[in-house]
Amino acid sequence: MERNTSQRRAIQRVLQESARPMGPREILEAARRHIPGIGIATVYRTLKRAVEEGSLAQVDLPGEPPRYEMSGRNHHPYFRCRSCNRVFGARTGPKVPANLVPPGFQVEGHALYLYGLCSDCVPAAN
Amino acid sequence: MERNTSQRRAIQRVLQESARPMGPREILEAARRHIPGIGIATVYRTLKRAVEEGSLAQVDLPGEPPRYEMSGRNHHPYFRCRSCNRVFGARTGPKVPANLVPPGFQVEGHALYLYGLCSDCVPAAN
DNA sequence: ATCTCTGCAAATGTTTTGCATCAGC
DNA sequence: GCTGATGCAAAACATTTGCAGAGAT
Repeated sequence: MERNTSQRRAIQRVLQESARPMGPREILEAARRHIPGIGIATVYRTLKRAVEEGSLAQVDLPGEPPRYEMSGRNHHPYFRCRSCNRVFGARTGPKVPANLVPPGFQVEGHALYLYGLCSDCVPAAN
Repeated sequence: MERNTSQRRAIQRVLQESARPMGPREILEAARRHIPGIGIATVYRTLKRAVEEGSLAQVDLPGEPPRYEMSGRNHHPYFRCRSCNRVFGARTGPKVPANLVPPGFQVEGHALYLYGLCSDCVPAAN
């Protein structure tokens, strides 16, 4: 049976309090503020389990290592800031593309990513 | 000055003859059919250089290691077959999404990926 | 002859795994 | 007290790099 350890609570709390998906290293460092001794292997193991079990969602962007967020926050499309590299959920209706893919191909789904500047990084604003 | 070695010719030829972007390992194995002794380090070095120099394009899909193709073939969107995992260029007009991203954000670009079954993998067809 | 490129092996960075110990139940 | 979870260190992978020798110009 699944055990409720302080490490898992710490990781869950970190992601609960984060407004955006985070990477394993980032999660480790944040979790260490609650549990200084926590190890990276535990973070990886916990993330993997939580994704399989469905409580966390893995967020993959092209050319980027995976990030993680609470499921239910799973946004689509995601927006990546070219300045700070942080990733945010965007919540835009996907507007599915025309099926003008190669003949004989069957489209079942799609993913859309946006790039630009987040509000913190827009130059003459904010 | 840049040298025209048999290894580079082999790698270029492999990608020239390929209808889809390929990964480093895949490229190595294909190139070995022309030059048995070629090493993986040479493949990585050659790909990196060619991308910087612009003759090859790096194709990144979410959660996937990079693939490479001749530039000019750079398709967008890309289509990935969920059965054989191969990636194909799709050549669909992007139909840019509405700018309903979070307020204060500046969208500069986007990327779209399609998933489904390629013509080789569609069940009762072909 | 020069100087870049290559192959090998070692280094790096990231993720996974084995194992003895720890701690939740 | 069981048994799953943890931390550490080692292993596994993918990619990069140092270096001496090979090959292109």
